Amino acid sequence: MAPASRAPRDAGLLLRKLESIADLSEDEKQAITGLPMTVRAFGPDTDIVQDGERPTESCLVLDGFGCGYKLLPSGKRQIVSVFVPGDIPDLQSLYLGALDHSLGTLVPTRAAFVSHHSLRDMMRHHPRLGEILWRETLIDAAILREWLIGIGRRSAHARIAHLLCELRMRFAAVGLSDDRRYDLPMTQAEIGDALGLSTVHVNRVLQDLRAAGLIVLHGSTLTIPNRTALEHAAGFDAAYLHQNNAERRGA
Amino acid sequence: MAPASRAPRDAGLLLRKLESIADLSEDEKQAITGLPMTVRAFGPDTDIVQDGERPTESCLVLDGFGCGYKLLPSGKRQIVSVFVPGDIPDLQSLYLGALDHSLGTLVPTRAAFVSHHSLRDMMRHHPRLGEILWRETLIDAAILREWLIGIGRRSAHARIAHLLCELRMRFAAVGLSDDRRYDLPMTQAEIGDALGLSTVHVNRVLQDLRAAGLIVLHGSTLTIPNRTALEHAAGFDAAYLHQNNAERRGA
DNA sequence: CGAAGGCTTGATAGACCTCAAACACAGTGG
DNA sequence: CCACTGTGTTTGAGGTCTATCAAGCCTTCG
Repeated sequence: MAPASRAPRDAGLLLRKLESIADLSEDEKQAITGLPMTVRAFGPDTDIVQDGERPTESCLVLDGFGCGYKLLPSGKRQIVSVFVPGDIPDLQSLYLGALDHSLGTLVPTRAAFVSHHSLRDMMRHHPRLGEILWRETLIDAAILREWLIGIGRRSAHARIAHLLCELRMRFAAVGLSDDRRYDLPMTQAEIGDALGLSTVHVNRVLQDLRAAGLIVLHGSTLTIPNRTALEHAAGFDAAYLHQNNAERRGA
Repeated sequence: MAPASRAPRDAGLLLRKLESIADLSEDEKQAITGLPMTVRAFGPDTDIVQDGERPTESCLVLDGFGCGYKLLPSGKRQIVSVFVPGDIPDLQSLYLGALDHSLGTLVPTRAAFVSHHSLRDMMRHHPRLGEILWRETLIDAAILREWLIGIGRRSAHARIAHLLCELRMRFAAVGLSDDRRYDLPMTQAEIGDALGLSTVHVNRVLQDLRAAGLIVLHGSTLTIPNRTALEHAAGFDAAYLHQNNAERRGA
């Protein structure tokens, strides 16, 4: 790892992310590329920060895939969020003190860490960047709401289809998927932990979806032959991702 | 309704709310009490703002009780949040454009509306107030996570007990409950919509909880004879409400 | 007094879980 | 090269939680 040499490139990812939300001035861009970052690499199934910790820095995911989760006394696990490259999964620690859940990788992942101090400093001088980060946390909450709706009121079939649609969309936004294919980075057990289902049931529902021709699964490569059909089965409406602002404005 | 005469008192509630999070300077207090607000009253089961709207103002709940919810094509409803006096349920619209769910009352409710413009203006001059509001939205997200965990991995009994614990805590924070008693403002159907359960099952579980002596329900008055017992049954840990900062700091 | 909404009860069905075991595949080491 | 291990997937059987349908009851309120 050579953090120093990587920092500029990594800030570029953050830059691209924030620019997809709003246009940035030169000043603001420089403030971002000037942020002191250190890159750390994590193996698969490794905690990045743990429930109860009080982090003094937040991280930007550079590559890989991971999730936020909480372990219950019963030993069960609930995954409450997933993060893809470009996401900033623990922004909440900036203002909330102790973390109320853990953050861990699911596959090997690299992340760039920025101290809360630097972030606060940046936002003090560039309030609009603060607003953009705030907006990020609001989108995370919107995704959370959609998950809640799914677990509360959708069938297992729709829930799984919905997750697959969401992942496709989020991967596509960072160039990790075309319209119909991506690498599914979760095991069936992990899908179950995210959707409140047992591994066995996830397996059976996936088989149903395959039999219905809604998905094709070769190894970890997921193909969606008919996107509309899958989204229909899922009751998927991408509005909650609040993702299209850049395109809508014609970027 | 005489908005003009009510405004000062209503700003007081907001003031108390924000002061429970952080100490405020005289300047900041004046900025808050100076916010132009208009008060509106709503009957029970009335929408305040609807899914898809683009509000230009946010509201502060003065009294009453309501929820955020979304209707599914199937006709089912999922309640994704509840709000009590002092809450600011649609702060997200400040930065997220179109609302991705509806906000409605469950009982008669009064709310004070402040334009996004005024809020942005206030935050521009008092960045720390913006941080406090940001923090509010982060707490809402933390509550959402806990709901997700409940619906995903807790039994119906624990889920219902958990909701009752959360409501007790949140009502107590605004003086609407002592340690053991409060007015439950939700019907059994609404509890079901919040927790992803059918009305019938909610009814049966409530009977179980009563039979177990964990709760006493006379009309809409809920009494909790043994708080520890109920919280244990619920797997309730209040940390996620991030509510104790004021007390911890000795306020 | 009738109507409406909420609560309660019974019966039945289905979605999903748990337990248990077998299978497939990749990586490891002898 | 081949057992060997570990992780992930698949299958089967049985059980339970929770939903659905349908009806009756109670309280409130006009």
